[in-house]
Amino acid sequence: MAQPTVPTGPDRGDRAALAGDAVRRIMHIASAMRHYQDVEVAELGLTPAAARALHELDPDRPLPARDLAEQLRCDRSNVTALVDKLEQAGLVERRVDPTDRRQKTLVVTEAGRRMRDRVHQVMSDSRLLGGLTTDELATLSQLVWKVSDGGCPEQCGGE
Amino acid sequence: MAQPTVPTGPDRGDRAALAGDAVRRIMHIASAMRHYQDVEVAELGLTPAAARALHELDPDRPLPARDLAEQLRCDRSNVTALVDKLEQAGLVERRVDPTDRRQKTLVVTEAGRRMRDRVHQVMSDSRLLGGLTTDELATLSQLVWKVSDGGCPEQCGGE
DNA sequence: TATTGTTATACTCTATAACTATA
DNA sequence: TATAGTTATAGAGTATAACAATA
Repeated sequence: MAQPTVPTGPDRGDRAALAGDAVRRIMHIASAMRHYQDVEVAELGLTPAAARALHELDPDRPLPARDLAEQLRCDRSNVTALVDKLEQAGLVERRVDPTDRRQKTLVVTEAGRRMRDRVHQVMSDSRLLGGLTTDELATLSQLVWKVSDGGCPEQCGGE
Repeated sequence: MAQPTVPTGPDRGDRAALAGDAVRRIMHIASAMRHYQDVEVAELGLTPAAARALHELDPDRPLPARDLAEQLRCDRSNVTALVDKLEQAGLVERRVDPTDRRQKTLVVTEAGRRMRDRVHQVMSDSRLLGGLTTDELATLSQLVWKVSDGGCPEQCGGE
């Protein structure tokens, strides 16, 4: 309660309460972060979903649309409109896979690569973590690494 | 790098990279949490937004719709449909404020109070944090407390 | 027959603008 | 005139189902 780093913390000792509180605050922080990201990404001329799609694509490893849908955890049918936007903006190209002509491979263009870098910067905007000391930041980073590595029961691709 | 709790952590020493990595992983974790929450809340018969609205309401302190919109950080116009759903489900009542007949106060019903408790449980579901030790959980909790307390430049209501 | 991408469709969420009834 | 809630509307995100081309 009166610890130096935490002005008004949750009740220690009850793991469930502690975890629940952490979850709600993580969601709160993430919501604020998303808010910022959406605004900044709009300034780049992208909708949030299109930006996330571009961000998921690896410029050095073209991907079939099917896999992008999987990475975005959404239905294939949605990827069509998303890639339409990115293609119209000259950021991505669709190429028919010669091996399997059903598949269309998504290739990030040069402009797409530059835009993706900018999107990556936005997605990494850490202004909300500015109140942490570098040590605290390192600790937080370690903990979220551990959570995203091991804590996902089902589908958790990991970057 | 080879610390016991972190198998493959980010590059230490560069604060910006550390922070960016933490942000992206927080977003990733939050996305997975939201996914779970949306599914569980749907099983309660609520849409995600309606559940969040009910969750924001304090059963012991009725609120004008205006303030709910502010807490949800969305436009007033959206609150109408949200409260319509909650009222239809018998979870919330609208009462005209006698002091200012323009205002409608949102009162959580008895059924609403029970449903809100269940929503709160869902919103506190910490299965994704299951991989952390209790000590790590306490540390994480302290850190997210610190972030959500101090790290919000603008509108950050806090619970 | 199964799969990839697409289309059509519907529902939800959210913002803007115009309206009403109060103040 | 200003404000609270509402309505109408539009854009974005996402899911389901049906379809064409390909395997």
